[in-house]
Amino acid sequence: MATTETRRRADAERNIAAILDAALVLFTEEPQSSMAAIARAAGVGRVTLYAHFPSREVLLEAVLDRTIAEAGEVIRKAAPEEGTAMEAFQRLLRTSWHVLNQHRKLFELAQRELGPVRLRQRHRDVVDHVEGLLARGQREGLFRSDLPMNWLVTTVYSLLHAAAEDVNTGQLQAEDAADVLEATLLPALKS
Amino acid sequence: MATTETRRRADAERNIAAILDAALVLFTEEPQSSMAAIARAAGVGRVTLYAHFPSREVLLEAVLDRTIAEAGEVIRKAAPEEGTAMEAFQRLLRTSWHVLNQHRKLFELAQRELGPVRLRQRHRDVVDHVEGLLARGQREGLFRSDLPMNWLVTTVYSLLHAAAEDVNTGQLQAEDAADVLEATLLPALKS
DNA sequence: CTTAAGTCGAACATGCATGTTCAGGTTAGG
DNA sequence: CCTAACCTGAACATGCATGTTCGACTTAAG
Repeated sequence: MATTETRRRADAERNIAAILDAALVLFTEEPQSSMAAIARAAGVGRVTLYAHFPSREVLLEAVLDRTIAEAGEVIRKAAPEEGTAMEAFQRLLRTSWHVLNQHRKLFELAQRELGPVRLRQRHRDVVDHVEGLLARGQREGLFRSDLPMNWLVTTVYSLLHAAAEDVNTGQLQAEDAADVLEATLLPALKS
Repeated sequence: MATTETRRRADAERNIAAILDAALVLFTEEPQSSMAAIARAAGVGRVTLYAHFPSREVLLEAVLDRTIAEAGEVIRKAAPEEGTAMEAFQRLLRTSWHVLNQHRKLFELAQRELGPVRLRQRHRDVVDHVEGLLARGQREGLFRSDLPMNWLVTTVYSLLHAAAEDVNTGQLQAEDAADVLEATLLPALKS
């Protein structure tokens, strides 16, 4: 953050931000938006877009990274490690859901365009947070220890995303999701 | 099944089958396979493909219908409705996760290309099977009734998919999958 | 004020997929 | 064996998105 390799003009910086903003919106609203559409929405020439993001894939990754970083920050602030692992987990679940819910369409796109593997790689620190919490819960004797830790994380992760998908398709009300998730996950996880 | 509108030559019938076979494989392995690739894989001219399936969309629907029908048959045969809902459900779990794993990419594709609504319409009877079993479990007082039925179904399917994915990436042993799934799902579903 | 960084539209170059048409070659089936 | 159904490659017509290049215009920043 301190040393920027090539000194960028404030101008360029502004445009990059505008592009990322626009791309986030467009990717979310209309996943197959073209680069042209994104440039237009950002109030920027198509050439300028390519100057900053050499390909659609790079742009998507940038949007995703920025979004996940922000989300991680929100989660860390809203769901501290206080109390038992169970309590902390419940808080984590609710804030995670809230954040994921806002960006569920973006994740859907990323899953399809980048593949599940790379998507999950970019989640790494958020996922680690969950894993740490589950491990603490096991040490406290609150969470089960008879299944692989990886699987427990997968369970949480995949049900979160499943809930997002159900909301997308109108099968689940967004405001019910957190309760439903908690009611499903706690019995599945606790010892 | 009895009356074929236009009498088709055995020739054509064979090609149609070959196309559906090839399309299933290609759609599963590489979802964005072109019509040309599918024709090539089926050992058929591109024109012939279009003669039988006027558009990519029609072809995808045909493949989907056929696959779902076969999968439904397999599941129904291997997991009859005998015993308590709990027992039947356990059988269902053990027989169906492997089948679903093989076709999950196809479903993913269909969801994106056909939309979630039409996809759900087309595998209505398979979903109904699970749903019926869960409903029976509720009537028998074995499964919880405090969550939307749709969500219970989603929970089952998404964890099935997640297990398949974990097996694919080597995080979970294939022979453990059924046990792990059962150990996770039963606490989440039972009352 | 100067200049280098940045931006712009327009045009161009590909590449790729979807469909369609045609004229001739095969094959099934009665 | 005859004919209609069927298959075929090749060529064509579009359309669309991705990138790239160019020359000219703006603007930030020292």
